[in-house]
Amino acid sequence: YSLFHFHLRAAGYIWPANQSLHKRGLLVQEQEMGDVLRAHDVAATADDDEAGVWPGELDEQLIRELLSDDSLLGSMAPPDDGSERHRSCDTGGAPAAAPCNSGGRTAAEHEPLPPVSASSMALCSSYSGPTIRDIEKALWSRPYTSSQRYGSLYLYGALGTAPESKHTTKVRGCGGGKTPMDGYRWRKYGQKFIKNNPHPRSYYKCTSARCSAKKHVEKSTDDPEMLIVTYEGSHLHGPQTTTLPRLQPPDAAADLPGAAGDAVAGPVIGCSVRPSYGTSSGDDARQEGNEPLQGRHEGRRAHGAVQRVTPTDSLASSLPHSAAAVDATVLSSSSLDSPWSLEALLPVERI
DNA sequence: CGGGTTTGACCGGCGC
DNA sequence: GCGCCGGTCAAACCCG
Repeated sequence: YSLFHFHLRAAGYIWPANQSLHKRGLLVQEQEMGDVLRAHDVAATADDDEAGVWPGELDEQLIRELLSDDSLLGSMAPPDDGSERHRSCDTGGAPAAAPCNSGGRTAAEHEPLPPVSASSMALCSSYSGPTIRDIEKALWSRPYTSSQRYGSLYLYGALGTAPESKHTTKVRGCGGGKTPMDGYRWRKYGQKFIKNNPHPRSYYKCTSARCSAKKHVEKSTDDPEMLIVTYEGSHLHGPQTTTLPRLQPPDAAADLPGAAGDAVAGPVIGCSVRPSYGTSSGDDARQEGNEPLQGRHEGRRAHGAVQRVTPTDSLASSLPHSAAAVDATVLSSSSLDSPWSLEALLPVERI
């Protein structure tokens, strides 16, 4: 995001606000790097339209230019061996790899890289997250309009008019059924076994007052690693990031003092690695092995241990499009030294 | 003590 | 009307 933003600013572009937003009298104002986009309800004027509209052709061209600029991030791109997907959050893989953010890169991917610019190095010296290819693939992974491409969840949230009020995505869990964070805080309010699924479905509400966003998460019957996340409603606020744990590999998070619990300025993305009350909690190891009480809530089905699904999920709630989710999270990510996982970020499958 | 989860109870929609 | 099922409520509980 920082690189994108930097170049957009350098090129004199105004951060895109899609036309529909302007038609609705909304104008996107950019803030300092690292801030999230905010949608402000302002009176629509002709000037607004002229200044803020992001022409589709320009949109396409600019992004292609940026994505094709290998001097920026291209050097970090791993060989496109077609296997870079489905690695980031796999469990039980690559013991030395950070399970949820570094993508479990192979040794080959860490071979000496061609020289890069000083600015790129400065920005990305510790970068081990998704490559420009990842972003490119993510952005083009499924059809959507250019206006949707830059529509952030923030904007949808501000509008309160997500194109779909309810949508389901399928994401890969981050080890042990963990789900990646999405920048929002969720409170679990129920769990229930659903017919024809041995795994319980967990119900979450957004913790923000007056926000009606909800989601429920359940493991796929086919692949327990896959989580079926259904979002309902729209957020009426921005990402709730102030108490989110900084994204770190579990080991690193455990080793770094305060790493998991420290507040961060911007949204973090990826898998939650530490459970914590008072934050957007992740899997809670203390529940491991507990047997759920078999009440009516669980459909009187005797089944295995309670599995708590990370309340912070992989996708931008109220966003029906994976690409929009990428926008919402990647573009609002303020620190490149916190590598994220597109694997964790993207829905693998839209249902 | 605040904020989170757990879980039995409750409710409404739907099919028969 | 009845039963099943999914979704929600709320008291109890947990934890930092």
